[in-house]
Amino acid sequence: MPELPEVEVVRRGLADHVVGRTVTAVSVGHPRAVRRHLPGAADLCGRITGRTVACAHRRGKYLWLTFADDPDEALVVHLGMSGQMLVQAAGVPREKHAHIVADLSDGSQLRFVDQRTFGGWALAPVTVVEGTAVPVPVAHIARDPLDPLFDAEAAVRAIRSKRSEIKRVLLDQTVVSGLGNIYVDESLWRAKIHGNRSAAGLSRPVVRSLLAEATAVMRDALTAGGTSFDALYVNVNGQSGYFERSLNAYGRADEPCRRCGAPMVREQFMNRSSFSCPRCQPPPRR
DNA sequence: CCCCTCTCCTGATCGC
DNA sequence: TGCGATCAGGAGAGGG
Repeated sequence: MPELPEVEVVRRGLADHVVGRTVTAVSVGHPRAVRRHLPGAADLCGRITGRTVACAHRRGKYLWLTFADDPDEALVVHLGMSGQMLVQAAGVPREKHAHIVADLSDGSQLRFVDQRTFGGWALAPVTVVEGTAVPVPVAHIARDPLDPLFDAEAAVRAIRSKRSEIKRVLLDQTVVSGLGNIYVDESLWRAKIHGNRSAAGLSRPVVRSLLAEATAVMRDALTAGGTSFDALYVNVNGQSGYFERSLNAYGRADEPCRRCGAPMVREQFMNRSSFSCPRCQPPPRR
């Protein structure tokens, strides 16, 4: 389940193995993978073919490639739940869920593989938001904590302005981007905050420390190469991440809290699983 | 405008 | 052995 660290690992892989190559052909095997490109698959293939990749960008969980001939258009990639960007030799058998395959000028192929088809590719114009060029589909996404221009105090204000539970707010990509269910639970555990507490009810110092923990957990995960739970997530070369051994909250129901030893609990929240320590992270009174 | 629920999808796993 | 139910969750549409 790719969140910011995993997506950044993919971006680096694209920077190393795709930037500088020219797309010589593209084929789309599953129309759902390009559903956000409204003019359709043929249009997307036609407009990418012949172009040279200039740069690989990321904000939060969104990736985009820009091309050497036109900085005002980008290929926006979202990995969704299970998307992979694989660079393979052309002779390697096509994966079962390889929905888009782009032939590159060095003889390799860039393949978009996505079992659950929540992700996809789309071409979009680039616009400028707060001094930074981003594709239009990314314009509403907030800066992530690893962005050099991330404004932590502005993020603290944005979080505390929400009349909703803190976990819901952290998952809202328009407030702070990059966090998904796993790293939100890890951040809340590190900061000793229950996800059902009101965002507006948290003090400024508490929200500051929560943001600092979120930043730290994502940096740590990035250092370790991204989290992986199964073969659904692999980086651009097909290598799995290995950060899962370091998780303190996610997936640890009934196991002892690594801080206090109390059995961790699993609760349902927003139709998803939440993991927390009942002692370190007391739930709010209702 | 803000908040929240629902829906899309496939494969692994479990109980009967 | 087979089959239906359940679970995994990012993000946008649409409802209140």
